[in-house]
Amino acid sequence: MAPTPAPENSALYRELAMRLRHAISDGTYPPGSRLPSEHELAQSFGMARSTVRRALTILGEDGLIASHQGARRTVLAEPRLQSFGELRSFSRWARSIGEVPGGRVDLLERRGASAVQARELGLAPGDPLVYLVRVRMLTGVPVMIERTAYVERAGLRLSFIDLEHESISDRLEEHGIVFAHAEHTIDAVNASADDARLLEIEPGRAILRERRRATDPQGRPLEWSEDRYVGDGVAFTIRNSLAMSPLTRGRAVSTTGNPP
Amino acid sequence: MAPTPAPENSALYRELAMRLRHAISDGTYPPGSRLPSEHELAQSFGMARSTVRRALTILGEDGLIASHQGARRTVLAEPRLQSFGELRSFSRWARSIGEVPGGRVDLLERRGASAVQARELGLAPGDPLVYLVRVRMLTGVPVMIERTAYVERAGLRLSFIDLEHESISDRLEEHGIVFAHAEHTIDAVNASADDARLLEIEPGRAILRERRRATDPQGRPLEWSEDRYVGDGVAFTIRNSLAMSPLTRGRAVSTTGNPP
DNA sequence: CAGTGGTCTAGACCACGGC
DNA sequence: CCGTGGTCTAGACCACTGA
Repeated sequence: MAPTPAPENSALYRELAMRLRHAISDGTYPPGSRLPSEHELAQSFGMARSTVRRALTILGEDGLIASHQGARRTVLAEPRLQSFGELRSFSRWARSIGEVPGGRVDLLERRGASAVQARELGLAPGDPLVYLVRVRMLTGVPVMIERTAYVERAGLRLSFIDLEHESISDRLEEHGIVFAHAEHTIDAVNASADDARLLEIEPGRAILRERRRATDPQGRPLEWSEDRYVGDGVAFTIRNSLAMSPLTRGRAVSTTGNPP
Repeated sequence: MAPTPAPENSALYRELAMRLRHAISDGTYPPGSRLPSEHELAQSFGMARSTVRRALTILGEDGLIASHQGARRTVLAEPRLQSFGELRSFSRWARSIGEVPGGRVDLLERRGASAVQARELGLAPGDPLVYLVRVRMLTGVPVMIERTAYVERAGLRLSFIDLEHESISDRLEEHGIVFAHAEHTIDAVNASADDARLLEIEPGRAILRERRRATDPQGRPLEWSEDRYVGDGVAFTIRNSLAMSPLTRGRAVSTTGNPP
């Protein structure tokens, strides 16, 4: 019995989920093997079965294990750590893969909301917002153009941030602005002349476009962004299962949302 | 109290989740409004609080509601129905949006696994598999090229299916072959001459590429597919939240996986 | 402060798996 | 057949919200 190392942040089921995740990474339960039964886990960790189940549910949602009535759970894959924060924040993501995040501000201004921006942020057209265009780099190589509209509440803090080197997400969270939900729409477009110049590629090259609306924990919109990635530099990965599929395929109706 | 309409397929919490979903769609709880408390729901539906919570958890995972300790849950968005089956199966998806799915078989043969296919399907290079190339259409308009490698167990059934009109997924499930987990990788590439010919577009146009590995409930690989969508015809959407993010951003290392 | 969601327990019954 | 996971209940305590 290892002495509980970090009783710091809480929740028994999170603790157990974390331990099991580690146990899968470090080869205790390699892919293809079977996990101990719920009863055994409950016994050895001294918690109720329902608490164990809750931990196991998390691993299932991450696509790490499969379960079938009557048989023990099977390990499917090794965990890929990537938190919500790493997904929303380019800086955090870059650091997590061992790259140095960089950014060059192309434009930062207070302006009136366009029709699309107003709709996505729940504002009226013309309402003030903060618009930021940045070229993002991995260790010096440009890989993405980010065009983001922030609601004023969040955007006005940007003036105090070193946009070329600091993480906007980190600094905004220090000011109590927390990104909690996001909806991403992903499609492909050809690089415009503008895109090509900023990303240092030939016009027409395939671009992976991500449009993203992020809200605070109460569901109030905080930002609406259109990010354009160099097509062969970055990919998105989704795991899903019968019981749960956050990924949706839809028709690309609006080719709107282009930067004004 | 509406008389329980369909007691057919079971699970109280699913039932309740479905009802709440409908209640959100039909305006009973519009976005921005607050849901009844867990206690009230438990009371009025005659179930335990934990069962109610389980139903609410599902809506939360779908990004429909937000919750915070101490306050009632907030409705964030209207549901977009799309099941796992609709995501994996082009036919089901097409029908769900009111289009007529179509397909033209370009190639169907038994062949040996390439290095990539072998790795993704857990086979040895050269092991037999079934390879299928189809152009998929929505009401006559080609929108996607599908290049799929099936493990023999699944692929051999294909001979008995009318590939131009029937749904492979539907027919395979009738034979007890169930797709339960999938991992999708999405990036952007330029259309090759081949792509352009099959999709009736100009070469070089941006293509949304989805590479997908699907497994059965036990985690055994069933298919590995590379699908290429016309860039401006289709988009993928993901919702995620702080607690749960199945979407991952990664570097596109392997530009492998091209059709042999 | 009362109400609400977040966590956890202890136990029950069932359907299915595999020996 | 027993062990397993899937579902459900009844109740407990706590941390936080909001009037």
